[in-house]
Amino acid sequence: MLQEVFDAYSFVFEKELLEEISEVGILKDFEANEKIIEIGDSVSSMPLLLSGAIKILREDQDGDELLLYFLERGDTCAMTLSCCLGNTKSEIRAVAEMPTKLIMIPIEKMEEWTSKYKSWRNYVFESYHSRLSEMLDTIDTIAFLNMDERLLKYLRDKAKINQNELVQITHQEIAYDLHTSRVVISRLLKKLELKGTIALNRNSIKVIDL
Amino acid sequence: MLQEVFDAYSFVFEKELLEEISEVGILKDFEANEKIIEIGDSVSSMPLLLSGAIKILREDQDGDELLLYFLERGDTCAMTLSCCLGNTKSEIRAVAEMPTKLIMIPIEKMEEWTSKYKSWRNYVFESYHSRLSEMLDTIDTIAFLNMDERLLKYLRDKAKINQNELVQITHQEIAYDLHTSRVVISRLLKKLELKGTIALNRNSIKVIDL
DNA sequence: CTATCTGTGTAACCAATGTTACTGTATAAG
DNA sequence: CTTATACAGTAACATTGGTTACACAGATAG
Repeated sequence: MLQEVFDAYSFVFEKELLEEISEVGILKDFEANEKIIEIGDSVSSMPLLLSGAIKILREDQDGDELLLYFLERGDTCAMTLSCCLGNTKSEIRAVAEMPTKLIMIPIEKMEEWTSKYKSWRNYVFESYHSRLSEMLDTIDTIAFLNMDERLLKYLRDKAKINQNELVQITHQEIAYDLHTSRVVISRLLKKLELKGTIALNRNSIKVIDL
Repeated sequence: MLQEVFDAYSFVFEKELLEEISEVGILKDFEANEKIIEIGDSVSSMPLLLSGAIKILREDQDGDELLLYFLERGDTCAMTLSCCLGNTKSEIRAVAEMPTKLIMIPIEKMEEWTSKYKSWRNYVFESYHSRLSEMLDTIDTIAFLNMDERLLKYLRDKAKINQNELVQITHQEIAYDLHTSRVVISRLLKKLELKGTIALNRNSIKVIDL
């Protein structure tokens, strides 16, 4: 059995299933900022996160982006799950947030394991549940918050995911994720700095007030 | 077996499961605009839509609303599905869009049928998939569209759900669903009328350009 | 019929956000 | 060192959407 699979999933799956995952799964490594899947790509396997983190993005016709949520160790991509039901094109883009290790499960196993392992069924249901909750949270954020609050939430999430209060990012990248312009972000960041919530530097932002 | 269950679900479930649903399910009727479930209510059964339509709403701390999506015959509430996994409080409000008939399934049956019926498993997966897609669509709408486009989309959805190009509604009600103010809606509706896309009347809007 | 209430139209103004343009500065490339 | 590039700061302005205030008309209650 692969050590990484055991580390990330031993609390979720029984030994037999962990063995199967280790056998049929294909390990994949991604560097930070490497693209994992693109909108419109066809999906033939389902990723389980072993380590690292990935961000899930949505894009409109004009190429405008929006960050939906992050996935971490122990998570899977519910969008990919959905693809096992016929619709096999990805609705989202996934990008590695940091060096990330995945294990890819052929989708044929989905059906088989769903009948065979109760723990697998529960995991799939819980994944759907988590993703729905995160989507709901995303909707709350963009519908009910102003840009300054969204920005602060973004920085906090980012700091948490990277386990580092110093967020390495440019204003332009933030602007892409929040679907706004660089100027707007610079303006709001400056306000937050004046309030003492953050400290600004070239290519990095330190989140002070958690 | 109940006729309504057969009508709405005979293409989805085998006869045996239809029988079980008819036996253990509790029929409920709702008038138009009647509240079906409120945010924070605990969920002890899962609704299957037999006829009519319901709208699903999200609310923030200040009581501001936002329409998420509509459910129709053959649909179920994925949020409720999620509740079978421990989190038993509703995250959303559901309101009958028209006279609506539901059959409520005790959540204990969920687990049982998931093991027993493949068609049930598929239905549950497909429901999650549909809801995720709809949430994604909702996010696209609020993130990428301006209010005039959102308004037009809203009117078209409404006309479709009610199978009537004459939408019976006030500007204030639209404003609640789209999380904006009545004045903004009146202003934009007038513009759409001038373009010939809709015709305005007291308490109703006719969608002309489909 | 008259008074009241509800729904709609509209102007004037304000706040938030998006856009354009230009500046300066740190870093990288030559 | 010099030049080019990427990043950030900021002013000025445009646009969208939210707020307040008031007028008016259709519906309804008395």
